[in-house]
Amino acid sequence: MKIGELAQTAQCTVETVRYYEKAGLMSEPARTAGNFRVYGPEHLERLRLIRNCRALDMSHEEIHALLKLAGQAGNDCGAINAVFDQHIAHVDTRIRELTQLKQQLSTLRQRCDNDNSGNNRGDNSRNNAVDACGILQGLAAMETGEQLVRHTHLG
Amino acid sequence: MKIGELAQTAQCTVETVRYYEKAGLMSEPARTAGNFRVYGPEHLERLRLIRNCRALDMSHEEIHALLKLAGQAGNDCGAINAVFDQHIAHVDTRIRELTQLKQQLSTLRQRCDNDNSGNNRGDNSRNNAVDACGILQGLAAMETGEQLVRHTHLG
DNA sequence: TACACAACCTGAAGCTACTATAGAGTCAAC
DNA sequence: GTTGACTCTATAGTAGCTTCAGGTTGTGTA
Repeated sequence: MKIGELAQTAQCTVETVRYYEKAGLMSEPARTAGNFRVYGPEHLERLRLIRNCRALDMSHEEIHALLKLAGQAGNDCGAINAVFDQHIAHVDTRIRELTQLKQQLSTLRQRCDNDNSGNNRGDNSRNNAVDACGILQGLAAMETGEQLVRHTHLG
Repeated sequence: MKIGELAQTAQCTVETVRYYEKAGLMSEPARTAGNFRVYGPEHLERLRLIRNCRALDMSHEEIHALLKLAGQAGNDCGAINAVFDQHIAHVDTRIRELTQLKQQLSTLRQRCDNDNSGNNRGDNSRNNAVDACGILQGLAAMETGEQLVRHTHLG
């Protein structure tokens, strides 16, 4: 089959397939006399695997490692499990980070409503003036420092 | 103060500060006769605010909106709350996505141990051969399709 | 005054995982 | 022979920086 059919079957774009080839995840296929790429079922299987890994948010590096290990038929799958476990750990880390983040954000957000409920209008249906905004004040006062280091490839 | 001191005080690199200037988040500061950037306390305050927003994983676009709104002293802070609420929603979405992901990953991971426990060694302390690996089989069999669309700016 | 060295400057390239565009070539059907 | 769908390569753009090259400025010491 040609690249269009391959891409459609694997639910991705033609450009993505070509990109995977350049990135070394897909091997270079045979070509027709007119220089069109020709793929067999084994390419489809590999592309499906790659796409599924990506759907699980694995990085190209992780996928590359997995594919390499999968190709070594003699070995047992301990190393594959290790790659997988590490990825699960990444996801876990990121969930914890984001959960903590949400806590911070919610606390900040409440500052605005709380400040606001103390206004002399007797309700909190209206908002503060910008320079009295609890969120902005909170953002200015935060001491976060070096929290911006990425611990995983997950954004 | 010069850029090095500014960066150190705000706990970021000199390059980041210059990048924020080019990105339009920091305004262009005055220069010395020798073309060095000179910053005042107001620049530090703004940089701190930006870094804190980034620590909360806000995008440059969100930060830009926030800074613009913060500069309009006459307005109330309803619009600021809206930007913030939207960002909280982003974080929430991403947490849900990753939680679901982790579920899928854990299920896949168990397939290997389960398959393995059925081997005729009577334990699961050893691993399967690669071509019998439950993870790889699971990855090949998954039907994920179009799950790779990003719903937030959080990776 | 001379020199070393730290800090600064600009501009460009690199990172991830693609997406989009331009401009040209191939192929099947009519 | 011509239309139109498909393919090809190469290049640039996305976010949010980091790194590098090559040059200039400022400061401390001999």
